[in-house]
Amino acid sequence: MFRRALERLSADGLVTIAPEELPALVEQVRETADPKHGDYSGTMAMGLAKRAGKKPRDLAIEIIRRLDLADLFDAPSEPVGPGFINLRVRDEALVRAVNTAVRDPRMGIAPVAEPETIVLDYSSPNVAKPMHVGHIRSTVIGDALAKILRFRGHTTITDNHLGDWGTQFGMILWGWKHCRDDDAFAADPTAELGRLYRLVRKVADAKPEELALDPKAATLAAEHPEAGREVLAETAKLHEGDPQNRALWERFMPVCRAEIERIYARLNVSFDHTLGESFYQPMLAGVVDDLLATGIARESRGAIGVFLGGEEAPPLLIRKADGAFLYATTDLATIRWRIEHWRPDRVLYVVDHRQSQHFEQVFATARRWQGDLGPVELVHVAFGTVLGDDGKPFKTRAGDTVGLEALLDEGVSRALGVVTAADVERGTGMSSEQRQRIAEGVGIGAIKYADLSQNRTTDYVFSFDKMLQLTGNTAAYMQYAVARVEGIFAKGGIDRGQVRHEAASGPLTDPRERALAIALVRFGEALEDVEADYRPNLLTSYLFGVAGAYSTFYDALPVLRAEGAERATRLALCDLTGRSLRTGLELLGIPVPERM
RNA sequence: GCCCCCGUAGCUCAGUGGAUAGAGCGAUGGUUUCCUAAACCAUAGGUCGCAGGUUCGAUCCCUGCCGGGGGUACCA
Repeated sequence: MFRRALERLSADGLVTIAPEELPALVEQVRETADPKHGDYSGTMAMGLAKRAGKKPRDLAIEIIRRLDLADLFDAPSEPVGPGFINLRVRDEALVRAVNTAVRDPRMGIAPVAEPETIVLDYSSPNVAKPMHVGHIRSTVIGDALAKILRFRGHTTITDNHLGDWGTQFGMILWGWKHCRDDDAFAADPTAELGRLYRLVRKVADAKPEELALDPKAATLAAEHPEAGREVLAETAKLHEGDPQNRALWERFMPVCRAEIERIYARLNVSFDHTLGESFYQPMLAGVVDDLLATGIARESRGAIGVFLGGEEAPPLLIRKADGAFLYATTDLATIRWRIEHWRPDRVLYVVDHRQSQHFEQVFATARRWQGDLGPVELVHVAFGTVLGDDGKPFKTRAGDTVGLEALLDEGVSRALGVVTAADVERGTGMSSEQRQRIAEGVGIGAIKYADLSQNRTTDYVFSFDKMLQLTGNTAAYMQYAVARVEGIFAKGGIDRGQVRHEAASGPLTDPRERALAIALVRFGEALEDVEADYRPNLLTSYLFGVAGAYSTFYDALPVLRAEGAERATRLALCDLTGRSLRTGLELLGIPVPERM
């Protein structure tokens, strides 16, 4: 619309606009911040005025004259302020859009025109370590992105690239050989392996300030001053195929897997594939040979690395002087394997931003190495670190990170308290199973939402209370809005199929109806924005806007007690709100209870 | 040293080359004969780290500085 107006403007000789400039100029049409300026606003007149040798206002008038608004927008009478062209969606057009959405199972959201195959690599915990609050970001963000991209129409392949072959196993092996507790392992193997990992990590790191807080670790560290080196040796032996270490690894793996699977089940997160580092282990030697043969890598100081930035920049090492491979080697092998087997257009790595340099190097190496395998886009979807109150990466005072399960338990337990209180107060008579099920959805949802609603690129300060909050901008707010929608249909004995068939007959008489309708028809835009920058928080803030518009609407306007066209319109808005919020929450991996 | 990220309300964080910079929590006041008050409405609270520059317009882009964090050859 604006595009054609600008083309005509150029054709009419008022200002010369090159075709390649058009997209950027059309981008200058955006949603208004304040409804009093209409729904959309174009600002290009101000920027073009100088070139046109006209006043911005006059140029805006020329643009308005050339706008072909069809029947979508009310005609703007004249520019506002220095040259804003403000457009208001015509009520009839808005009602039409709402009705299209109401009648469509996808709520009027068209799938992408050119679907791609997208591999998503997320969660990827080190299985020997207990999962802690820092692991939740990758898991939750990756799961949400996968669901959103799939809904958009892409083919997605999710892969949990487990850390099951690294130094952390060396730590457990060393711990097993030096300080295991057989009874504890028999009773609870997971807990014992977790204990060994935490203990040995301290011993191997041998940081005085940590040892000062842990006498047991201090004693061991004193007895084994070479522990750090010995841990690496255990790792190397595992990699070389040492029978004893290999047997222990085989024994530990199921235990570690069971541990993380329990948490995934709780989070309702699953993967199409779980190909850990160990899966690629047989290919690593080949990767190094290949890179050497092609001249991409070379030997240096006994190690083998890829020198991307000349001699000064640190190289990407793919084989250590002792012959062991590194995670860069595995990552390169993984890239090649995925390209060969899955033929993806894009591969997304949802990983902490501290690894951005690593990925830059790996991607650069991969591009050189796999140059003839076609244009695959490798993207590091980085996210910020979870910090403690002190602004440092999150730790408790004892130096151990907070366990993920404890967080989930606390979330559900707090939610149960609220559910129970509300049930008692309202006298709705829920069974304890119902309460528990709702609390599970609300509690876990709160934790996921707290992470998803944050801009993924920034670090954030972990707060137990904030993470588990159930009022304000939280998952519970959206879940509650859905429950109120469901409440209306249940109470009124309304057939939703009928509502969708009848749809809205308009007009939108109340500004609160209009605000809700405008919000609802923008769902597709929100999902588009999420994909553009891989930012789920754009969806959470969209949903918060919808739920807020609905809460205002709900509070002020009766639905069941309304009559005729008004009632039909409001029911349609309720139906669409409920489905939009439900779909949105499900795309974020957040459960949606029928009632609360 | 070099590279990357961050600095926005009391706290935690959104946000944008455009109009009066927002939300949640916290604070203060109000709303329930009415579809779920986990809600709604209102008020207070800001030198968008500092200084220059580009621009019709900068919190946003550029440069410098200050402050915080991260990475930086054989951990992942």
